[in-house]
Amino acid sequence: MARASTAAKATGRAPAPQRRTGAAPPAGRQFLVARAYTLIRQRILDNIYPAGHRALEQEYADELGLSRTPVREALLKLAAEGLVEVIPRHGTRVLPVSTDDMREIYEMLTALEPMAAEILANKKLPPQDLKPLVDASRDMSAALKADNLDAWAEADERYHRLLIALAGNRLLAESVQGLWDRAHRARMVTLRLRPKPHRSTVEHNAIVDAIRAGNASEAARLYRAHRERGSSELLAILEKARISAL
Amino acid sequence: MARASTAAKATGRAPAPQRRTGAAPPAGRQFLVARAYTLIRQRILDNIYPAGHRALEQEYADELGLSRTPVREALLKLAAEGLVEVIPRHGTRVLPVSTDDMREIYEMLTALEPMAAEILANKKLPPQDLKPLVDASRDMSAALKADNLDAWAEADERYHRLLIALAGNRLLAESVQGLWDRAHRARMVTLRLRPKPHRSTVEHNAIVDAIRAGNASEAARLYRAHRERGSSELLAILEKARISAL
DNA sequence: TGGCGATTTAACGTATACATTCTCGAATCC
DNA sequence: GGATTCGAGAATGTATACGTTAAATCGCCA
Repeated sequence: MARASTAAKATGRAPAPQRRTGAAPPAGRQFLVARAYTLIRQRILDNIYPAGHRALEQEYADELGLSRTPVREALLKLAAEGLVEVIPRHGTRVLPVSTDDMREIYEMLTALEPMAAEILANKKLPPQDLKPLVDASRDMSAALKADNLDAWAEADERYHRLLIALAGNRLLAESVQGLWDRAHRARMVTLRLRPKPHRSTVEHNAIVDAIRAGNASEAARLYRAHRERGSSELLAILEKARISAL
Repeated sequence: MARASTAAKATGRAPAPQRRTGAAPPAGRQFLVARAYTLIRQRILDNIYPAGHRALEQEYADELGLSRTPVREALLKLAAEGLVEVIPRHGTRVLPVSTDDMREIYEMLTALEPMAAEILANKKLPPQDLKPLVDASRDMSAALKADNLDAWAEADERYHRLLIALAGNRLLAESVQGLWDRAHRARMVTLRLRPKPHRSTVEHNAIVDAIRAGNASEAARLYRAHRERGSSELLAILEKARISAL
């Protein structure tokens, strides 16, 4: 996950033939767009490229050791997902997520995730299919007990991703995943600015119970309440900390 | 909207300099991606490029009189929106929309549009701001009376677009618009395979009334019922007509 | 001294060139 | 006669070249 970052330090674009001839690492070819996309995206989510970070197409290209073409395609994709912005003459900018953006994102999630829970409850899957969901809930409790916020966040994210995936609507899953990506940095920041998320953990269990019981409307209602509470808490924290964008 | 289609008939890629020198219509430059995107998208929605239609990047390029680069970018964008599919060695294919896709799309819309109605109702906008919505409703009734299905479809689409726009969540608006685009062809087909949409028209009015009254939960409930009925009707029609993909 | 305009520069959008890889077909061998 | 392998052709992914545009800077004039 972390290779390819060392090469091409000198921005001077050395005329030395480094690509095809000899140094091509594994058999790497034509995954260059994917490589650029994955790497840049990961660095944005990890805040290595923080909000507001600016860079030219050529700079990314030099950094990754490839030409502008695949980098450009990757950046366009990231722009379509709302992670970066392309400013015609000033390079690409990692988009800050404003509180207003967060509101929009959470409004979307408040609509979509309860729908997923509802669909899932109606499917009345056998309990073993819901096991990963229960596991995720359990891991959240454990992480909280161990006071490990990172582990908690991981399990939380896994829980939501699983729930969406189990609902069996790929379109919905992709949309929600994209929204989570956008909100990722804000969640990471607020995670340590708020009281321990005991309540979230409890609510997750209740949602699973409703799903297991096949009670669709209850699952949707609980999830919606969960999402609305989370949303208003997060926005309140950002407001209080006078963070207007991340 | 319909220019630029006549040029470049000969696929032989004449070396004659036709772009920069002389013939560039207005001041046209660097909108080539936008032109390619808009044109191809429109032709897909209008069923000029029907589902399953295949073409190479170069073919689109010749057809539009530009190089592969902007065409490629446009196609990637369309692929991201789910309108086309890029098959590595066989060119680009206009994606058919299966009944399963329609189900996914309508599940999304069933979640998102009622949310928009709810938000809008809570905003308690002054009546004049809701006027365009009322107009659209009126136009639907008029079109129905005049037995003009195309006009009805246009007003219907306008109604939904307005409602989403008024809710003031750009993310939501874009998502919904993308979903409508995907479902467009299916709607156009079923429009003539089903009884006159009297009921839809009535329901639209009821939704506007609830919004005007500031009754958010009622607006959401009505919209959801509207969407669910529309969805099941459409799917039933496709099923009955044994149309598995469009 | 400050504002406005022209020139320079550089970034991007587009075009084109190149090489890799996949497909399809034909020829040969079993 | 059938199957397998090798080769020719083509389409894409990537690299690079080019021209336009706009930002920025410098100089000139008021």
